[in-house]
Amino acid sequence: MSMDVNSRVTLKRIGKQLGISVTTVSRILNGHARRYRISKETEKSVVKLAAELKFVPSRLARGLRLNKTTTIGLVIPDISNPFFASIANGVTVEAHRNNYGVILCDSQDNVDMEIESLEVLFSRGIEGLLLCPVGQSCEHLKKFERSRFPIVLADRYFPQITIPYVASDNFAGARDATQYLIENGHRQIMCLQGLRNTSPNKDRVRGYEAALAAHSIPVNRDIMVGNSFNEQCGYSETRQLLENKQNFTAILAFSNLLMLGALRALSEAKLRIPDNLSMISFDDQPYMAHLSPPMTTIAQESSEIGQKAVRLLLERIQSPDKSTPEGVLLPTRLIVRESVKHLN
Amino acid sequence: MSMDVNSRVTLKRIGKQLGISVTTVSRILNGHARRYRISKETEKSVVKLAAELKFVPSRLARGLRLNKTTTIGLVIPDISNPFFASIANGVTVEAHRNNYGVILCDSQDNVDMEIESLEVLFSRGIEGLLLCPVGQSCEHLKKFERSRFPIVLADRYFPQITIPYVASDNFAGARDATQYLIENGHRQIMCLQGLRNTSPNKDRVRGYEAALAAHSIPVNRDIMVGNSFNEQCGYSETRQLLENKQNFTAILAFSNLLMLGALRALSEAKLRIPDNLSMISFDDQPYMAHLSPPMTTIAQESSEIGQKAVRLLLERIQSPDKSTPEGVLLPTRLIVRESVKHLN
DNA sequence: AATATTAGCGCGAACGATTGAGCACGTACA
DNA sequence: TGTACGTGCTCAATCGTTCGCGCTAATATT
Repeated sequence: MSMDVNSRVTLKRIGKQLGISVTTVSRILNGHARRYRISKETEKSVVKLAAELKFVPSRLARGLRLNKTTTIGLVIPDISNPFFASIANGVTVEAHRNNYGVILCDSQDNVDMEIESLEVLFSRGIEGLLLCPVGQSCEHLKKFERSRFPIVLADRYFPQITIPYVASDNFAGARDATQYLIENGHRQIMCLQGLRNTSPNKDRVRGYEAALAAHSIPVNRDIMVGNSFNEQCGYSETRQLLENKQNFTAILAFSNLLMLGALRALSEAKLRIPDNLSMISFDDQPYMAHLSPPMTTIAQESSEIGQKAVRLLLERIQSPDKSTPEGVLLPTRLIVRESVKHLN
Repeated sequence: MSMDVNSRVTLKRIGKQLGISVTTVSRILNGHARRYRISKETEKSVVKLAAELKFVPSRLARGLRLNKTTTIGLVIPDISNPFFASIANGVTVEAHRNNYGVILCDSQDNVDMEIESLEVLFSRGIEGLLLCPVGQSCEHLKKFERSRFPIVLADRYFPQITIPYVASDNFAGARDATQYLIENGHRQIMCLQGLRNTSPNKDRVRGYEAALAAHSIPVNRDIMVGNSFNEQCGYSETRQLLENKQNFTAILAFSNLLMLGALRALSEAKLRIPDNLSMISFDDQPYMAHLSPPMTTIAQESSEIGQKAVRLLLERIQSPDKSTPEGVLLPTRLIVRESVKHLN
């Protein structure tokens, strides 16, 4: 296994031990024995010794020489968010299936960290980049537009630049959720948003408004609140609307964390779902079925987002000139449970 | 940023453009200008040009030369499990704070994948390894006992080999939980276990039995079930005990997934917590407070496990000879909510 | 004037793997 | 006897960085 740095098994060592050159050893171990007419004997002895010593080639050296590291970089805003953890799961599994390694960076929802992460990843010689951008700005991504460097965005994209992406069909998701609420008699639906300028948020707002429009329900900006996908935002915004005695009968939460925050505010206010208020949340997680009450959700195929993104990325790595589809949207699914009350 | 492989900015390029040798450039950019008495002028011009060209040194080349990659490997059984995601979060953040990168491998709860991951990581020249072992076997880890290679285990450890580890005080956690149940009048407590031969499981069983013993309650093996930390196990084991009409008034679930599985079985059986059955689960997550009912849990400091493990690992990397503490146990905390009923 | 010191920088090898070019030997054929 | 070819391997350069050693020229010391 050659874990001990000083005792690394190298081509040189194998060659010396067998009295042949590294060249020959390298060729044999790369399966080029035939092409370079290396004798069966030599080949056998090399293969045998390499196995005995548990030779594993240094990917550093190989990467330096070949400019191929079989490594991709993954930048995620917060790995402890189950949605992103699930994407990361899809990424690592699919990458591994293709013999690629993954270097993980946590940008901590911070553009500067994201930019720094890119630099670090490049210095490590990644062949491609999988980025779940934080989302406020894409200035630092502009250079990838014209570049041939393989990059794929996941979850969020930027309409103003053309970089391939994989995301959920957030428009449809929000539209379906809103539609479902409307069908159940709701007309005043609190729209609990995440970071405003991000594509998931904008698309979901569009979906929300489209559903309202389809039923001729006027948009009420007073109940469209929030500006971050985290729990704190869900809590404070819900609490504020409650204190302001705003009129609404349902909440559409744009993330699982927003939902949890809202739930906290509601339980503090002694309000119960669905009796006093109905709710639908984005992101489905195993626990959603066991909340009080079981939560109706818009499920995203988060693991598939990761997998699909890796596949796109590897395609671009293998043939950088073949044009890749600009964007891929994966379907969302409305999972009906018991958090929506039918208003007569 | 030098992302485009062919257009990489190298020392050579800077040197050529300035008419000086790479050596000098390297020294200046590594802050050794003074030590090697390089003139202020030269230094300035190099720094200026490097900044203009956005020079970022190749960590591949540096790693190859120095045998220092500033990279650690992280192997996790399942990144989509929030407990491990949280550890990973601690790891990436703490590693980044120390200028280290993290290569992530998902062993998918599979020893063979774990072994393969180790090989891949070593071939990438990691300086240290952070492993959340799958846990059934540690044969492949024996070689690290005598080796000077820095390795730290997280979450699980092996009594039969001496490798430093960071884990929760699972004994105390299970003991406290059981004790709390007993104090609330429970004497027949279902022990819903994870993978039997792992240290967390064994320690928790010991804690469970210790609490029973302290109250002179006999151990009932019929209600000590389960052999995997996942949701499916929680579901099927609970369901089976229910069908067998086993006598128990409370469940102690050894993981959040086990708890979710149990919850599913209970709701299928139309049993309600805490009215029909009480429950305590290991792992605290943001959603636990909003379950039906709010779940009493044993919280682990999962992110801190990751952080602490990285700190230990870096210490060992920096001074491989200094003896490190063999094991670190982080405290658990009983978080009382509403899933335990006080019997009469 | 001869020698010592200092400033300022370069040479060349090394890390480990890959690769095109080419060398030495044997055999076969004209 | 000369040459053409096949076999089986080695040489040396390369990727980008680092580092021990040492070089040259200018200034200082005796």
